[in-house]
Amino acid sequence: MTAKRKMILNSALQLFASKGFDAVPTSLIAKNAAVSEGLIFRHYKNKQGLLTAIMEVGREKVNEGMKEILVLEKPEDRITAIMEVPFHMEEEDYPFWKLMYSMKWNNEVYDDEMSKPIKGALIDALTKMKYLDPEGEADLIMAYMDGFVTTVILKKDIVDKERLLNTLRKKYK
Amino acid sequence: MTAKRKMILNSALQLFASKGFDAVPTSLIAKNAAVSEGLIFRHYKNKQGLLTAIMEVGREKVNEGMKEILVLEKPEDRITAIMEVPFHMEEEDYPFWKLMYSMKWNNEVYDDEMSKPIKGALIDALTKMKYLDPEGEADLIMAYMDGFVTTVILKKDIVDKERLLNTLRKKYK
Amino acid sequence: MTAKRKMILNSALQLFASKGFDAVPTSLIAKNAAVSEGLIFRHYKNKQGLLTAIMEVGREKVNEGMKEILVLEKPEDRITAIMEVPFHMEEEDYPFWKLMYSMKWNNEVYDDEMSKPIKGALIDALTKMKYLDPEGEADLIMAYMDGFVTTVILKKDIVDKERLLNTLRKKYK
Amino acid sequence: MTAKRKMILNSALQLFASKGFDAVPTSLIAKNAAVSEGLIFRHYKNKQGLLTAIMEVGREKVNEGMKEILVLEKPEDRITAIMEVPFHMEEEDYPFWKLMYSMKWNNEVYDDEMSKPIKGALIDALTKMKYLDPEGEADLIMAYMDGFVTTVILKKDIVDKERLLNTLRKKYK
DNA sequence: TATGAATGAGGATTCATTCAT
DNA sequence: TATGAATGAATCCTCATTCAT
Repeated sequence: MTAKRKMILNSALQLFASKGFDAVPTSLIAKNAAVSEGLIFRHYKNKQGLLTAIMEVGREKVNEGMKEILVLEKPEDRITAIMEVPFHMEEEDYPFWKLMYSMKWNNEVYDDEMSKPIKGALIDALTKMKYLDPEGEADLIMAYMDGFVTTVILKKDIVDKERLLNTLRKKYK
Repeated sequence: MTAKRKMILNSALQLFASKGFDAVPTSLIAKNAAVSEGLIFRHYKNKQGLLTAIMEVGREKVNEGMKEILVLEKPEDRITAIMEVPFHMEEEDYPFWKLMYSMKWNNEVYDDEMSKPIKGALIDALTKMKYLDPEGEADLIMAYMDGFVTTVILKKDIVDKERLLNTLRKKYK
Repeated sequence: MTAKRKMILNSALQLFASKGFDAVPTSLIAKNAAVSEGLIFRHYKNKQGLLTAIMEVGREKVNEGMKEILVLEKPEDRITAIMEVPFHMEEEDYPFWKLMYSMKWNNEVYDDEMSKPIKGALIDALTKMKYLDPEGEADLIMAYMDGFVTTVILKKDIVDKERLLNTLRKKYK
Repeated sequence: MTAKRKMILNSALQLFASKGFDAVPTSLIAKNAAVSEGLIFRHYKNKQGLLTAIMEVGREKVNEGMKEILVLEKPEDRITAIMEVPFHMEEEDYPFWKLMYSMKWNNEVYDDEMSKPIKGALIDALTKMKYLDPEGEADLIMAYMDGFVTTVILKKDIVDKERLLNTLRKKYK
């Protein structure tokens, strides 16, 4: 991937994340990437293709991170690790996550794909722990997680992430 | 408010909620409202003004709902009531909430205004209950709530709201 | 003519004169006349018709003024009177004249109609005074007049009308 | 300046001059320039910006022409030269001048800028010629000039420019 | 007469995308 | 690969005009 291509991808990510896909003109992406507008369309089929490429990069990163978690043997550890994911996201990945969630809220149909394996891992662990309703429990944890992501990313200037995590830990200890 | 005006407001709400503000042309709003496009701008200064009007209507409804909760005397009842708000939203209000959250994710700066009184009510109740860190606890509950709203609205075809609520209730009982 | 009708006419005149016919929306005319927009079209066929009505009123006033001049017996007096017309326009008629000239400059073909009788009167007087080229002289005076109108109306805050007139008088005395 | 850009500028000038700025849709400008409407806005910020660009080009031409006149040593020559400017305008510049004057008549406040240096040059020359009231004389000449421009441009099919000039010359010889 | 809601054609402007270089 | 001129469809919005009351 050339430097300019990378610039485009990153510029688009930042802008999509902060304003939303539909509110960002390709001209602005080009400008912020210090690149001609035409170049975007040499590298990507169209604006949508650019978004897809961004999501692809993100998805790989996420899978990468997931591997580390799925390696954990003890179900308790795994669940804890999953539940705390929102608190351990790297700040440089916030734009990706913001974009990700922004897309969810702007679509007519909800796209499961990325959360499915996580939910699967949860059910798996909860089952091992003999929970009566592993799926229900998993859904609750997933819901918590959505809330944590929302808080950590959107309210990062308002809510103290560390304190929130500590309060949370005291609960399920 | 005339019938057509109401149609515009509602048509816009549905569309903004399902596709996102920036993805909805005023021509489509007009079409769905069975109204001429020009009429939109006779009633609202511009597209943004239409959005503002929608939010205003929603805000009033929310305040209305809040009053019922703040009336509860026992802190425990009040907290429970607040935390369960996402589960008791009326389905006809989903579009408003979806729009509300979609806006949050698409803005560069987070807008507190609507959640502040809720957080205040929580802190108040938690203080009465002698919690050591009422604000931390409040933030956690607020985070939960964001997660519940996200789940109830976005995953309404995937996750069973009632089961989720039951699972939740078992936890804090 | 009803009061409201008069208001419309006057409001339109003021606005047309200050911004130009094409730059003035009927909505603004209505607003400035404290009248509903629909009323304009009850009284006048359309925007153009409103303009026509304004011009008609003006034309009558002009003809009125001309009569006083054409009554002058001595050719010298008549010429002087004509040439000084721009300096004796009443200030309340400035908007009409401004509109009049603005229309001239915005049209593809020049409309003679109003100036013809004046030019005729000039030629008549100049002929009596045995000028060799009465039409040429008349055209020159007409040109002067256009210049005086332009100056008196457009530069009314910059050029002192009285001093200008005095300077002029010294010339042809 | 690319060919198409020049076409836009020229097309706009012709149209603005003949119908007036507000009466000309950008679509027509584009059509007459055999160019897409969008191109106008890639080259000029907006319709107003296009007008400004036209005026800028004109202003330069005017300054160019003024230089030749200010070079004249003898005050009499200079005054004569200035006063005759309207008669020596090139026909291809008529649209610019028409637009220029049309703008003056359509604005609420009169814009001096372009005439100031001319008036200055006049006062200077008249002072050297020991006129008692150089500014008054200058204003009169400026008024004449406005009249000549008006006549030469608006009445070009009605009044014979050469004859008018001759008649004028006989006066101040 | 008078209002003001409503229309729809048209206006300026934006934007994703293409193309020649 | 990279540019930047160019396009044309679409977008938001305005405006003259009509119509029901």
